[in-house]
Amino acid sequence: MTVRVRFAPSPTGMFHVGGARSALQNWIYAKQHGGVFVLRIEDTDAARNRPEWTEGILSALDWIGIERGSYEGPYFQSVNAGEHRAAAQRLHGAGRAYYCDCTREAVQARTGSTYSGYDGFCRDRNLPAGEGRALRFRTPDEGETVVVDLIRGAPTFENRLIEDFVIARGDGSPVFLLANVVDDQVMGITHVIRAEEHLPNTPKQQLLWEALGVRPPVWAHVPVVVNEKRQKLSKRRDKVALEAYRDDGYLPSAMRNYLMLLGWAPSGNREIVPWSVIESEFRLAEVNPSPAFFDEKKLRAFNGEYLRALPVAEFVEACRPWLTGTATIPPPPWQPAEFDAEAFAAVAPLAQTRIAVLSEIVPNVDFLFLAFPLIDEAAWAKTMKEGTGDLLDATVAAFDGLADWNAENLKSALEAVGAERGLKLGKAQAPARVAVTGRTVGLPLFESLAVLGRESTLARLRAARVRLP
RNA sequence: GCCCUCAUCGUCUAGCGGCCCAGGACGCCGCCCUUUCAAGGCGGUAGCACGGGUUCGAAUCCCGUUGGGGGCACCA
Repeated sequence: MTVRVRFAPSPTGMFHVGGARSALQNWIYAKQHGGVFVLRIEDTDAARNRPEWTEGILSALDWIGIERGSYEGPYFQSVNAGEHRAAAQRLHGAGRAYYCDCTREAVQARTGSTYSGYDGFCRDRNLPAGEGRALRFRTPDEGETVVVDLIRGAPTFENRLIEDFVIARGDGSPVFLLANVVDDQVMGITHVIRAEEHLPNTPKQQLLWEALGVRPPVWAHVPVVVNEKRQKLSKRRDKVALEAYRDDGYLPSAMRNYLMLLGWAPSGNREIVPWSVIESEFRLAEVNPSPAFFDEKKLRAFNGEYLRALPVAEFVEACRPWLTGTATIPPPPWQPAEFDAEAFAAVAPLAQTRIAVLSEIVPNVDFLFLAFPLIDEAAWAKTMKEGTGDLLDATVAAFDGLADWNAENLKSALEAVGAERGLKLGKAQAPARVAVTGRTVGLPLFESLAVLGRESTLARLRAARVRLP
């Protein structure tokens, strides 16, 4: 039997981090078993699906490295509408489903205030099909439904507690539950790996599989990803769009590595490992059944490590979108013509150990490309105290007299200026740093000044001197 | 309300009856290095939810309690 694993995102514009993890797990599982990974978009109504949503899902899959061609699809649930209806009719013909004209209010009125499912009012009324009559699946009154789950063992559900649920609406259109099962059967799906939130629906689906005369698939319900309050990540509350992380400057390699560690760990006290190790060591059955918190701090730390591991040339290349701006990444504060690729390359190795996400490159290097630095007023107030005028004057004089403008000379010049005033280099460099970069922290100063150049450096120091009381 | 499910440091996890007075990572806190900030090095902080069993022996097995999460649509 060929393994066919089905992944099913919802048809919405953005792609969830939870979805990304699930996609990765599905993909690996299929690979490990020489099977096929199938992508199917969960829409029962083609009209409400928008092409750009699908494109969003696909580009997110591209980004985390599930290359197109390594999976089947995307298929759309709605293309099988004919089979869905036929299946509904088969179930009705076999007496496994019946028509019902109860409204929600009517059921509520009969069962009392606490709703506990449909009461079976129409079970034996033998209503013929008709406009406004929904088709309900007749659930067994006895026995139990055992869901065989790779991660959870065998959750068991009492059949009598499962209500007669709707499989087709009053207008004859199929409902998700049925459509989903029929599609899985049509596509020969053998494994369904999805989030834990679907577990309570699984016995219903499994009953449908059996009623349709097909052996159910193997299920695997992975735990949900939660926020700091331990609630399932929500698009409204939480930052969950994969695209947002991409635009902040997270590396796809770091993201996928981190995602796979939610609920699982590779052998040997390791966390940051090559993707090949994850692919060969990952075992779906070993996934921890309890929910995992999506910890952005740890993701950041991972990303920092991945960034530092990059060869400098690749790091420079990776920074480019934030240096120029793209459709989804805001442009930097300088004009495109002001950007100097050579200067950036010179300073890139210094920045590489100082940023954790790529977007942070901008405030580290903006002083190089702006005619005048963006002055952080808090930094100014903190650094430019009385007495700094003299220090700046001396710094200008010392720098101005330099024959060779390089980091080494700049450093010893300022060291000498500081020494005359009983200041350590750490203190002596502070005003110059604020004057030139506008900030109190940043890349190593002398190397930065060497790249910035004599003229610009001196102009900024003098401008700062004028601002001083 | 009903059903399902989960439970090791703050967080992600290792552990699958003795190797554990519980190991790693992130975070946090020190120290070292140092031109700021990082990076790096060294060290530290902190946990088996609770109560019963089973067993010579339990973080590991069983039961219960408590707490958390999810699901209960003519949505997907």
